[in-house]
Amino acid sequence: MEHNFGQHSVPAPGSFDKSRVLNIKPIRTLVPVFPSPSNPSSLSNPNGGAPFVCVSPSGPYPTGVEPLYPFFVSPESQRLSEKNAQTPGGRHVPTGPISNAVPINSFRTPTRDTNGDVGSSRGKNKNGGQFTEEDGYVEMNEVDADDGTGDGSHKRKSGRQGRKSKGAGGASSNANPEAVANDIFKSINPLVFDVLSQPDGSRDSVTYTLLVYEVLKRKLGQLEETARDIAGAKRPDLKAGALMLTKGIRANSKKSFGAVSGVEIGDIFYFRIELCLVGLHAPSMAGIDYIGSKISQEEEPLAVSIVSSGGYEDNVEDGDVLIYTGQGGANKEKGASDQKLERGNLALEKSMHRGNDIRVMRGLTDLAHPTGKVYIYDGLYKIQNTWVEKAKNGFNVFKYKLVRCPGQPAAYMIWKSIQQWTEKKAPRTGVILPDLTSSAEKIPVCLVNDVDDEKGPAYFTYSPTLKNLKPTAPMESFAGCSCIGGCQPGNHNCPCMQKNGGYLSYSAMGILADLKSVVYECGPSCQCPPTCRNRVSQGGLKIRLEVFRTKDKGWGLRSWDPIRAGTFICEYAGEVIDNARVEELVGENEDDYIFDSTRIYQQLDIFPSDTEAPKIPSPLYITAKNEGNVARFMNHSCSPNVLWRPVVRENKNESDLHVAFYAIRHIPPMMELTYDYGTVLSLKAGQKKKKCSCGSVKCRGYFC
DNA sequence: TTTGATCAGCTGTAT
DNA sequence: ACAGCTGATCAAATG
Repeated sequence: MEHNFGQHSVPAPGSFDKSRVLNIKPIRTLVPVFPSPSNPSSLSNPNGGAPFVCVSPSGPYPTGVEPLYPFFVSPESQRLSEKNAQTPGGRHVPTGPISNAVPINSFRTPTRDTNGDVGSSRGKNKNGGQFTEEDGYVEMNEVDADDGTGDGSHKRKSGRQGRKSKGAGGASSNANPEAVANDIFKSINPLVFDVLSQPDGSRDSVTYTLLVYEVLKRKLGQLEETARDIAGAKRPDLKAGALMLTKGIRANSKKSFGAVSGVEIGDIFYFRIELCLVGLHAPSMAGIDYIGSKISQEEEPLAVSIVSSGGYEDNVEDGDVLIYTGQGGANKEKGASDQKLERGNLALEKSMHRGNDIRVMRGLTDLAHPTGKVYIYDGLYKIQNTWVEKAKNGFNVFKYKLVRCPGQPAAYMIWKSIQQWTEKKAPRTGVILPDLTSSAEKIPVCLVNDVDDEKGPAYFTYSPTLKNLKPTAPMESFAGCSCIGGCQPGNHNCPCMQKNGGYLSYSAMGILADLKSVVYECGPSCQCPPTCRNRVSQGGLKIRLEVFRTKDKGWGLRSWDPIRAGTFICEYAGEVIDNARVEELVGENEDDYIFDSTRIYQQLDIFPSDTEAPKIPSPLYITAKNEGNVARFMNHSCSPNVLWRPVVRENKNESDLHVAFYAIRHIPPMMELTYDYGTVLSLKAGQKKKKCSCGSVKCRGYFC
């Protein structure tokens, strides 16, 4: 960690160590209490099935329920966290009692309705019978989700945990989003909560938080399409965020200056609420986050972070400088006015004098989806200057000049470089081949080496598709759908959608909606057009990829474009072979490019039911040794950012099974794409384990 | 739309 | 008088 403030920093004699002072704030509101689970009866489900018993800490508690927080810290994990707090040098970092934490002021306590409200609100929603029908679809999907575990532990607890909302006549107490959230939360590996409950965030806590958020948001998005009248489903992103915050599934809930543990410079985000969930920037919309704002007191408000949405950008082409416009002066009803030196503006002003670091998020329009934005965490800046300016509308606005602290890894600069390459203003250095695919793909994939003298990978034929020379008959005959205009959400008659549990596999943006083990796409026997939303993996490459020379892993794959979690990246092309041929190739030591669906792997350790290999109609082996696409260059990692899913395309006459790769999380440009190769159940004759050099903390040491 | 900051008002306790 | 909590209001601008 480069910006290690606090405990270790020794102030120079006579100097005033500001960071030391800035890092500590008095408690202003409720601090979470983490009872030890020493009394097992206090858990409503000892197996960790229901970690979220939500009770107001002040009571009263229903019978059998004791004051519990959403997650607990077991004595073991507490010891673990203390151990983990040892620095590599062996120095012990005191983790400190939890009461030293500075919770974000509005850290909310989970609530639970204890009165008889439940029945009435449900009854209200059920009238008319329409809800019952939708409810049926929810149930169907739950059955599907339960598929992995097989046991009946996922019984839905009909929504008791409605967040009280003012007004709206209780309409928002509709159980569905909460019920969906509870089901997802319940399926989370309990160990995750140990990680999340540690006062100091970690990379894992950030990763887990964002992963749960993704799963929940996409599920709510699916719901919204089929049942638009569900309260809170209009904005699945906000609803998912709100549910996470209420349940305390977040990282770094205390607001602090400087670096945020577990968040790395260059990390990208697609929703403002994500910044809140990981502790980068608390306000869901406002651009300036600050603390301590008692104006009249001697205590000064100080800014901790800003989000530059790019709207005001004053064309400073230097990527290390940002001109930021203050907030306010744009009231919708009262019209425009001068900005005032208060709130965020005042905090920035004070921060300039104090010289504290400001976290900066750069917002850009997402080129893949121009309606959306992508936010880049660009590290720490200092405010160098401020002035007042007349805006175009004639009113005064505050301007702040921020300069990036030196010595930080490039983040926003990478984006600027790529933009230059795209606009041909600057050449990509080290290009060996401008298009590795020889136009076999719709967009070029360049081959780059700016590391050593290697001139390129061994010869192979680029083929964007999967070749199955001996196709077998499908396990069940299927006629396909007849959605002439493309499959539409809510069409209960579409057989392809029914196969996916009543929903479309992909969102309107082409994001994989569900982590279920098999994706059923439309195929040759369907009547929908190639543009159908349920054919995402058939459209070829959409992301600008490059094959590049890694430092120690041969050739690898990465992207010029940012990749949003759930995005389809590519399929594994090559030649389908049978088990006998696999054994032959292994014997000849020619198994480097074999994709083997029967390997055991752990795709997402956050959902225990997901640790098994996906259930595939039949084992699938693909060799890309002589013929293949970009996927053959993707390296293994024990902490991957990409996963694969079996994709079945509807085809009457033959089995049409493919392997498709999707982003697990948001992947910044130029970050290597990796997936977990998994491990074979038993080594074949002549097969040996390959040493892994992924460098991850969780590295297993080998793969094969 | 939601969140977080702020303010006004309330309550019980200490002075 | 004061701390601490609760509910109402406000500002911010997202997707």
